[in-house]
Amino acid sequence: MAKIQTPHAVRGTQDIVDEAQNSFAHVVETFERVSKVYGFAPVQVPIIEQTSVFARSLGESTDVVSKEMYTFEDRGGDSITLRPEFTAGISRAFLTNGWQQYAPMKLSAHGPLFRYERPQKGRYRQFHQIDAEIIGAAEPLADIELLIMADQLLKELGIDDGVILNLNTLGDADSRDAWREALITYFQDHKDHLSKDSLDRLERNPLRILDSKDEGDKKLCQSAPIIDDYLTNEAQEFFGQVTQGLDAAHVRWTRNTRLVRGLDYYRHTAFEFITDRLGAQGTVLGGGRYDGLIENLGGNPTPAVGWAAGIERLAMLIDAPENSGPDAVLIPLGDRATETAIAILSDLRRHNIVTDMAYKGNMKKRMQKANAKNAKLVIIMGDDELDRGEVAIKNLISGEQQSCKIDAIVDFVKKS
RNA sequence: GCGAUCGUAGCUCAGUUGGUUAGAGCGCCGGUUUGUGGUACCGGAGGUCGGGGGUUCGAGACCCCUCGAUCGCCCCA
Repeated sequence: MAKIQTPHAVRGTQDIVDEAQNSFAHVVETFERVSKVYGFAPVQVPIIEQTSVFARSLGESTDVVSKEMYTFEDRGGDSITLRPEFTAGISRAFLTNGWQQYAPMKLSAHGPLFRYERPQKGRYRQFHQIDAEIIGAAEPLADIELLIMADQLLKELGIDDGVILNLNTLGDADSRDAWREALITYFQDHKDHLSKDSLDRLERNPLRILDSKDEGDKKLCQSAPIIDDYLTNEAQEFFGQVTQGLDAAHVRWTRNTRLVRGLDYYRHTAFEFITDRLGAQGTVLGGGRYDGLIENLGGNPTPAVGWAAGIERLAMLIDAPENSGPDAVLIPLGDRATETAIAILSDLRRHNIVTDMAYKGNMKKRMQKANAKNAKLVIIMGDDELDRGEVAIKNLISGEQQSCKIDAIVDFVKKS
């Protein structure tokens, strides 16, 4: 009989347990706590959306839409896409639920996202992000608030060391267009010195030449036109207020005139918190103002700003607090003891005391299990103890053992 | 999508110019101690060497394909 071939995990997916799960959960918990402090409302949006949600927001023909989305036809013949990002889905929800009435809305979300990419360390096909958005606020205060929150989050996760906020402005639509034209002209004039990749970018996405990794390109970019020369007064004023706000809150930042966003709906503030510790995947948290997006989805012009961060990457950078073992582990010996143990176990758990039971193997095995689980106490019960209406409680840290009346166990454990 | 490195037990790895039954440490299971952990000692299980094909008298080692991981590029919503 042929042995059944065990199916393998899908490429770019991961099974997260133990320390990795610990770090993962710590990132999420910290995010939930901090975003609540800043007044963000948690929101759940679907993992699947109509493909048009992402196709319209990103532009039908971009690489990301044509090559990197998980898109399929469902049984009803609709084109469905596994969400590759949060922003478009949240924007769709904003429109279809009439959330305009609550604007400005501060929303936070986290969960799995899917992109068909070549996996690398910290880069998966199913990956997870935390996400924060403020929709319906045109004021720089929204940008500032979001950035200060991001800064606090990273500090609370203990990864601000080696991480620096890179900040840029793309200006308003007019500034951005003028700058873009100037860049195209500049690079056209220096075409001979551009790398092959960047010649391609010149056609498709000229702003992206600015963050090319090619040495020749980098040199060329140093004297390329910068946005500052094309900013309208309003745009300049806006950026000034953002930086002033950051300074007022003592958030460290650095100006990076080559930080860009590829899509046209991005305006004004663009930012990335970048670390020097993750190789090519240096960006730990990134975002910007996307005033043009909601219109792309058929809504009225609505200003919005947001950021997202990969949970896996953050988790790799933090020292997660070790998860503590159970307060107590029960070791019943014999059938009668097991029955009593079930009663005690449920009683302790109903008092929200973290408790487990070791019911397999001999005494030694069970002690080992309790020890391996990092338990503080073991509660040993055999016929001898039960005859006296007692159990033996051993403290695994101090090693001392004493007896305890059965009806006093909860108090005993609570006090330990 | 492109280039490179790698893939031997659950984990980390060793395996000599291709040569008999593929090894270690940790972990796991059992025992020394049939009611007492963290230490020690003893024993055991676990591998069609990622998968498929080829070269060879002989392949874990060499060649091709494939899958996967890692690093860089591309992309980065």
